[in-house]
Amino acid sequence: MGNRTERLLAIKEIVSNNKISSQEELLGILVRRGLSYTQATLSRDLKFLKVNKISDPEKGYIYELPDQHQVHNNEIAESYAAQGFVSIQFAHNLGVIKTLPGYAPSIASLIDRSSPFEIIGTIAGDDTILIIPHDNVSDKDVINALVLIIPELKNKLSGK
Amino acid sequence: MGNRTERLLAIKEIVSNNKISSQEELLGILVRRGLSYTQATLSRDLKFLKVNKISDPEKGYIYELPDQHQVHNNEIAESYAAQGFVSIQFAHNLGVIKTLPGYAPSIASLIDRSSPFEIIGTIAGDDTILIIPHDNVSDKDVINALVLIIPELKNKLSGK
DNA sequence: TGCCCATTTGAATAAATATTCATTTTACTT
DNA sequence: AAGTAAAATGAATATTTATTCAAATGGGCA
Repeated sequence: MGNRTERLLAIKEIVSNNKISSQEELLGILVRRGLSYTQATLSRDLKFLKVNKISDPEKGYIYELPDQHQVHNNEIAESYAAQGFVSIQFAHNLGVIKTLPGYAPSIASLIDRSSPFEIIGTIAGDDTILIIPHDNVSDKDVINALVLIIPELKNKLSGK
Repeated sequence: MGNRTERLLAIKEIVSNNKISSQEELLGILVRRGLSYTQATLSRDLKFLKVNKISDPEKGYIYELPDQHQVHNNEIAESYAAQGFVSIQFAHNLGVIKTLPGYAPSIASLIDRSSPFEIIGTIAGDDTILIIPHDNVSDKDVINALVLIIPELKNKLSGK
């Protein structure tokens, strides 16, 4: 099981940083990284991650993470979220986001709607959000997932 | 050739109003409408229209028009455009959009970036945009394409 | 009109992706 | 630890989508 998670994380990383136009191509990259498995599993993984296939002027069609899709649909909400974000810290594999007063519910809702697999759920107070990560997912993985949801976040993080 | 255009318009209409998850399914609907042709052509048409396939909770994956995708990416620009839009009229199969002073270039650029096949190109002055439609595309088809780019437009149009 | 070139299309096929079914692995429960 | 149910996986296969290649169609233009 630890391996599946590792694979899913690798897929997200590869798809978000490269223009991948077929499962075979993606499979090749994964194998070269030492993550060796089959097209059948990859097909399932992509469906699980809700990866889309969108038109690209260069490569015809390429895979795209749903978070990116979603996010683009919400530019306003997204920048609002970035504005209210104050900090994030981790303890015992739980994340705690501090926000400006009143911002927590809307930011948490944004995360919930995107529901990356790295995050099982969130609980929001007024200026604090508790992030419950998936097992075997590192703090850094969580942050990467959050950055995909709220790109501006990248500028607000220290040196993580 | 007239038939190809008719088909492309029908595909856009069907895809934007229904959750279509395979070419076979779409083909069935087209055939029922009297537009009879083959999967090979449909595959080409979808590629030409840059139709995406995105994750859907209900049907697994469904087709989505790129205009919708694009547009959502530009919520701010889009509402700005709607705000500046004043009217549209047609003569000799050319469209003339009147805007508030200074708005024409940005609205025209928004249309150009989305470049629906119904519109070959635009020319913008300060408060006027000339729309050059594709052959065999009706005034109404042009308006439908514009509404896909700028949804708020729908409220600003009389009874077209 | 008749010729030529480009575009469009279908049938067949290739390529890509999803699913079935059997097997293995994992995680619980006792 | 053994037993059991659920989840994950691969191999084979089915399904879906893209492409090849040949034929048909549609404009220009002499």
